[in-house]
Amino acid sequence: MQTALQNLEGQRLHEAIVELFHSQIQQGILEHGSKIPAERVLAEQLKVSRSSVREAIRTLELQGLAVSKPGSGTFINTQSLDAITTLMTSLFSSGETQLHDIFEVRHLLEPQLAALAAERATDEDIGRLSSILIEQQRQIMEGETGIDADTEFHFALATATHNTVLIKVVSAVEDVLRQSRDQTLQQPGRSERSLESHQQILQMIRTGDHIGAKSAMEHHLTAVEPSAVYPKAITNN
Amino acid sequence: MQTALQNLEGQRLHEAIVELFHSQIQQGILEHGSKIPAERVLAEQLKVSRSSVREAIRTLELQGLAVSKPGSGTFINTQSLDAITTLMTSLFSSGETQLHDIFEVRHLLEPQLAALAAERATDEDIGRLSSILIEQQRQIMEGETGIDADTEFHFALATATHNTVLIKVVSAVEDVLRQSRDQTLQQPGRSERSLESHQQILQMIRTGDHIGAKSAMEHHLTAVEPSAVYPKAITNN
DNA sequence: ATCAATAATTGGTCAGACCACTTCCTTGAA
DNA sequence: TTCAAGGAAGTGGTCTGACCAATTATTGAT
Repeated sequence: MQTALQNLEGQRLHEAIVELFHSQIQQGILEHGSKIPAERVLAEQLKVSRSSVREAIRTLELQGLAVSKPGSGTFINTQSLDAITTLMTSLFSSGETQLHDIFEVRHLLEPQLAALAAERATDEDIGRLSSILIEQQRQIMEGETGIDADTEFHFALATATHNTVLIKVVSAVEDVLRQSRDQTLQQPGRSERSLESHQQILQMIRTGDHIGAKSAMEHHLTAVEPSAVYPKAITNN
Repeated sequence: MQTALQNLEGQRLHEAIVELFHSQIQQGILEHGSKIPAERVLAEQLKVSRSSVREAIRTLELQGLAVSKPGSGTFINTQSLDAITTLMTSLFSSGETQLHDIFEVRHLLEPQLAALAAERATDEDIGRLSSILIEQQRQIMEGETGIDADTEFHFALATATHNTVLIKVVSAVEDVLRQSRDQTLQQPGRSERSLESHQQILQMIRTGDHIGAKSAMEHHLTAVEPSAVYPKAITNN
């Protein structure tokens, strides 16, 4: 039919099918509650095997975008947390999201996130945070930006709150942010300052000082925030 | 073999296989870089079909826990962010209700969201909020819970911040919450109290009082929060 | 010992089948 | 006419066996 399933360069077949559903959902062709064709029908329409269709549906299900009910069918779901974070990241990566908006959300979330972590972090959590900072220091000494360690630190902080919803929200935001963060961390001295404030935050968490952790995080965010002017030019790619 | 694949109660076969790998990874039997047996071998060992093995591997791959390379094999990966996420969430909340976690995130987000709305709401935003409250009042007078209007109010509040990222995050949390909120709002008097605090918040926004809006929202969340005791306080492992 | 040709292994896909469950419609009794 | 019982069709879940393309291991000639 019209479906195409184009550009198979290096891509697996079921992944192409997943992207087809993503675009149909984003275009509103498929909305919450929509029933998608039966696997056998879909296989015939797309001219692929039922196995490939099933693996694609498996993916959609894991992304929270579909729910399969034996005997009834498979239905689109866009109201789960997973579904929205999936669509969110796939939207952000394609469209232009204001860097400013993301940092505003971080300012809302992360200081309190640090406070929660200070109250609840286990020894294991603290150990994980420590090793991340050691890795960040190593990367910086080798001249790298330490951007991966930077992301990991905030993510590990979220896990230290032991709040699964918070983990998902933060990782979604961080994930989007990482793509557009390279430049801001490449300004001289900024990587070192980021590491310093990370260490301060970790120290507050070690001592269980949730107030100190909160303010340390606020200080950190202000330090790494893109300077005053918000260039809409996320000139990567 | 020793593998078991126990307790198939209502669970799909490939999901049981996924859990088996999860536990093996958590126990350290499988570590980063480990090569798992070939799909055909695995199917024979577990006494299942290769299809089920493949759907399980598909799941692991989407969770970031495995990487498949045609011709060589499938390898365990525990160093990606996704991998850590899934291991974490499968560790401490294996399926349990995240109601408490969701409200914690709301407590982090929404008071500051109300403050931002108070600073930035346009006349159009305020008009939208007003009509939502009128609708909520009508629903309550007719004996309904007004749950839809309740959700809409918080969503419109997010819209009033004019921060696209914040809108998406809040709507995600709200949508998930709505599903499990029906009963908690049916307790007598709770709907009325919810409406009252909504009106207070709106009044603060009208006058641009961001501090008042913030505290009014905190009061509101405490009022509608399920009085339930927290099931079991995150007893890790 | 080197290295090119060949065989075996492996993930990706395809085809067709059976089962358990759900949905819907026919059918027959009231 | 009404409606409940029963069966047929549809659907996801699983199984079996096969072929393809890419990778890896083996072989064999130099």
